[in-house]
Amino acid sequence: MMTVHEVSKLAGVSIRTLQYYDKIGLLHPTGYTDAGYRLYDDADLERLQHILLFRELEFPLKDIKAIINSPDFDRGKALEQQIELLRLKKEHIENLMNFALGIKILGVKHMDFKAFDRSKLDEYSRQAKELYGSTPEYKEMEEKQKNRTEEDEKILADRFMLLFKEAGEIKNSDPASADAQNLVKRIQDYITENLYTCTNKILRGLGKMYSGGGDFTTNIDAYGGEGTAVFVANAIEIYCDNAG
Amino acid sequence: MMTVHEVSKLAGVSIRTLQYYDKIGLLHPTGYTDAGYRLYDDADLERLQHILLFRELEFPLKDIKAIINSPDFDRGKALEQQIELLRLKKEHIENLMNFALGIKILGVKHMDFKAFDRSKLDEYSRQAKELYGSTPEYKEMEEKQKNRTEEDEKILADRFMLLFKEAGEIKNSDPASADAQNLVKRIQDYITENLYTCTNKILRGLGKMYSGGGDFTTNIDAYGGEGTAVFVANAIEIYCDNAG
DNA sequence: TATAAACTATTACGTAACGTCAGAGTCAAT
DNA sequence: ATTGACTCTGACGTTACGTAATAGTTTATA
Repeated sequence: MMTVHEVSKLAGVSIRTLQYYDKIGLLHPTGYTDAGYRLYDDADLERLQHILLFRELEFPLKDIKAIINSPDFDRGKALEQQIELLRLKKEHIENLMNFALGIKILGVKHMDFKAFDRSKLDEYSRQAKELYGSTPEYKEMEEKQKNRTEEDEKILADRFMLLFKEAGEIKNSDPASADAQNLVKRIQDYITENLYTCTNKILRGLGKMYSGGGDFTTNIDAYGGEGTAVFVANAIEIYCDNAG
Repeated sequence: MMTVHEVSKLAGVSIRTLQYYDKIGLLHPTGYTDAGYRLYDDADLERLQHILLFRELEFPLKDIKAIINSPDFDRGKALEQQIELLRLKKEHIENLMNFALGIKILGVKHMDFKAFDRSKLDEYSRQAKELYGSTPEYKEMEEKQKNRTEEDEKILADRFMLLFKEAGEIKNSDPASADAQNLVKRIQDYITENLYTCTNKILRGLGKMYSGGGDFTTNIDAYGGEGTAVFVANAIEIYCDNAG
């Protein structure tokens, strides 16, 4: 059980924000002390993670609340949407970068505002919200394909983990070896095909998370045996350096 | 001279926003009709572009006003900062994507909020703001290196344009030729080295802008002769297709 | 030339997501 | 017992607009 102060520090949100989220019913702590002090547990933190992700995507808190409290709220689906939205946001930023380059270097004078267009982004987030406030008919339709996606998801995760199992088998060899490097490429490809374009830079970021000693490390090692995460991280480093 | 309606349509901001920006002195139109209707010219639109860029970067309007109205406001420098900030924002989003992947696929359970950390971004934008509200001493120091950067900038732009001059010379050859493809690579490298990491995806976006028929096209053709922009755009397409 | 249709202006009020006090109770340690 | 650190709950302020409401303006058409 954590106090507001601790959660605030850990998650990087202000105490006032936590109090506010409690007030509007977005994130109630699991308990209160006799004096009325808020006490948060791990499940609350998990909720907070989702809230913050949606917040980064500029969802109004009201909508976030509706989504998270929805009876058919599905973590996996939500994360998928979030990833897709992040992808769109990244694209938006890339457009802006090109736009800025245009007026800086090429001296574009006549007025072009296409780069500021957010319709794609807004369209998708509108859809994401609709999913959770929908009519019974719509829900039924959704329900059917939900099972499909749920299964798909398991398969998705399992196949990803298989890659780490493979890594475990060669974790004592050279991370620069052809086998290891090939595995890295397959990890990258797998992410790109199933989730989002995994550039070398992103891959490098992933590598750091793997070897960081946190839960990533633990989970990967659970599949491949101790040292797997660090081994993969090393292989990724080498891979990215060479691709450089 | 454009009316509010026209500017609103073109730039994708609401009329109310334009009226508001006028009211708070962020963007006064150059003129008014006898009836008090706002009239905007191209310079106003240019200002609006900068405003929108800063707004995308989450600068408060007050700060944007201070920056834009500053006597030592420097378009080029501002754009450079904006690009750097966009780069940081992109990185931030990539971190979030990896984070989302972590909890989705790897089942990271224990709580990690590092991905939400905005300190780097905030730090840089703080610095950017400081530049324009700084003490005389600081300003003097800045002034000295301003000349340097101003010169650098000219050189930067000139060298970039030289690439298009080169493109002009081969614009009647095959865009898939080794020469053309090599030129594309040099354009990409130039941007990456001097401005921001220009991935193939970004490059593809640039290509589209080049051939879009707008000012990009005009400006490039001014350096390489008619058809240069489209030629480069074609070469970029081929280049990116081959790179996968 | 009258008059509708479309545009614009200003004023006023509403909203979202907090930040910032202010006043008061709580807890841990000295 | 008191100090310092922490927490609570209002109440009000703020930013960047959206949303009417009311009124004047311009353009097109009958």
